Amino acid sequence: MLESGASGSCSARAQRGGRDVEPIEILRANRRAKLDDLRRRGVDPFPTRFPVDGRVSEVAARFASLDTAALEESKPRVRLGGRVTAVRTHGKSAFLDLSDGDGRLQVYVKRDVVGEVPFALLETLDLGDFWGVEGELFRTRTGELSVKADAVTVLAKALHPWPEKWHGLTDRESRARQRYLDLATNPESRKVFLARAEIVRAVREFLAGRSFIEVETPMMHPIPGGATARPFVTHHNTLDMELFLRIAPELYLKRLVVGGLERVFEINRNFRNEGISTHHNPEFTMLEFYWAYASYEDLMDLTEEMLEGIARSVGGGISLPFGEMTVDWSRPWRRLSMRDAALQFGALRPEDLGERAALEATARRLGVADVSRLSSGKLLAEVFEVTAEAKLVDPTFVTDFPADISPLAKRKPGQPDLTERFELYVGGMELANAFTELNDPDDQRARFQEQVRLGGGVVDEDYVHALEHGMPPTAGEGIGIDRLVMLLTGSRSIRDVILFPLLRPKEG
RNA sequence: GGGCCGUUAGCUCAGUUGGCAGAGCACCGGGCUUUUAACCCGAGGGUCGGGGGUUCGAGCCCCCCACGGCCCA
Repeated sequence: MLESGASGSCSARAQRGGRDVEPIEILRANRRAKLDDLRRRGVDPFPTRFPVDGRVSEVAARFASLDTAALEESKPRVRLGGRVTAVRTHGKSAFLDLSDGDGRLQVYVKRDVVGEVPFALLETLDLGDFWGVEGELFRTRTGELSVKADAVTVLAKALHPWPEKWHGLTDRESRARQRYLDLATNPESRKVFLARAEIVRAVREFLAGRSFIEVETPMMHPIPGGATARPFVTHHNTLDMELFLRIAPELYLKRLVVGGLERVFEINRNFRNEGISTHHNPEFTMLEFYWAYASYEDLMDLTEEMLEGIARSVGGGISLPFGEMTVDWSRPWRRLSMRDAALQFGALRPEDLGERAALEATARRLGVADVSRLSSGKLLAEVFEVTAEAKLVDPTFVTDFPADISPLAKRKPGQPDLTERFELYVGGMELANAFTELNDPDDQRARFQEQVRLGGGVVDEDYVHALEHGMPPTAGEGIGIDRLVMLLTGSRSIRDVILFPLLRPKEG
């Protein structure tokens, strides 16, 4: 074979250099040796540019309908770049699979056609390398659309071994740590993240179509507010001040409503310094939107319309699998109060949720911890969580949240212990949280103070000061984007829908 | 935080009762000018997650630790 002297001279291809050499290092050394080999041949293994006619999958699709005879007649020329994901050599010819992630196209490299020196480049080729090819399209004997290469170009050398071709990378930890390999070898993973991009785009389009404008508010807050969660703390050197990564954008978005931005939304990261699970990542993406002159009932209608539409367009249907469950997204969705949900799914009698003593007893019986220290509203919420949450598979609005666990929500007229608030549950998970916003600054200050008295939160005077300038009746909602993507892609773990989920660093 | 399961070659996985560490793919050498999970011949590759213990002998049994997965809180 051509240049066999060159390949044979690669000392790194010796099987094992010394006793201390790791096996993986030998595989890497083989690729390094090929890199050196290319340079010795005067070939740049990392050239700067390679204009192409289109993406591999697009070109493959464009000519998919042409049969052998049609191709023979028109002999379309193409110039393409892609990752080499399979090589089948046949002595003086070879077949390569050129991939772009969305698809592949076969390349036929024949020594008589491409020439001896370019053909010898195959000696330096490894799976995972990027190559450019140029030639005519034809169909092989078995009918596969292929490029008969008359020129090949090394575009980038890959220096690490490529994952196995049948199974790809399956180890869940490796897939998250080396997401690039997961994406490159597992089409299902790629599909999830393409769906995620579509979902976010669909949300933006839906809201923009209703005159909501997108804004960005601070990620670093002097006071962590808008939710109850432990924040991450950081420090600004020049100002010498403590700052908190935001746990929610809520209080800033409502300042914007005060300022006359009557329909606003933000899609951005929140950070909560709490546990990690299949449903929780310390940083997660939240959609929050605020709608002046609307109420929480309007939000329910809007949410149904938005999510049912996205389920159809992105999820691919109105009935979608989620683990062992099947979620039916078709409207209208069930609406029931937190109290009724607990009664219904917990097989409780109304008196079990009656006065304080009965409520405590019920909660304790259901295994709720620290019962005596919790407010009555919190107790009801705990009972609801234990009895009902996991059973709410089809989208369900749970309404009438107790006021003492809803410090930013407006009280229900005539029922001051309850608020105009709902949470949306789907697939046994909390997906959204929404309410008619509290715009009475005095009540807001009192609610903040009550939270402080109960041992949580801070009175955000600057926010109350904003409310004192007048905020119109407004409804606001937050939707967890990661969980929405989970539900619409059938992903059971939040780690499967976040490109780079937080992982403990590996030792060494 | 608790319980269960997992960690063996670059990747995907076997490994029997405690008795020489295995396969496929990848890699290396040879052959092959329409193959496609290409094929044929040959060779190499292991700190069995880490540490300790039991044993004549440990991938396998016991203890501790790390990381991950699932379930529960």
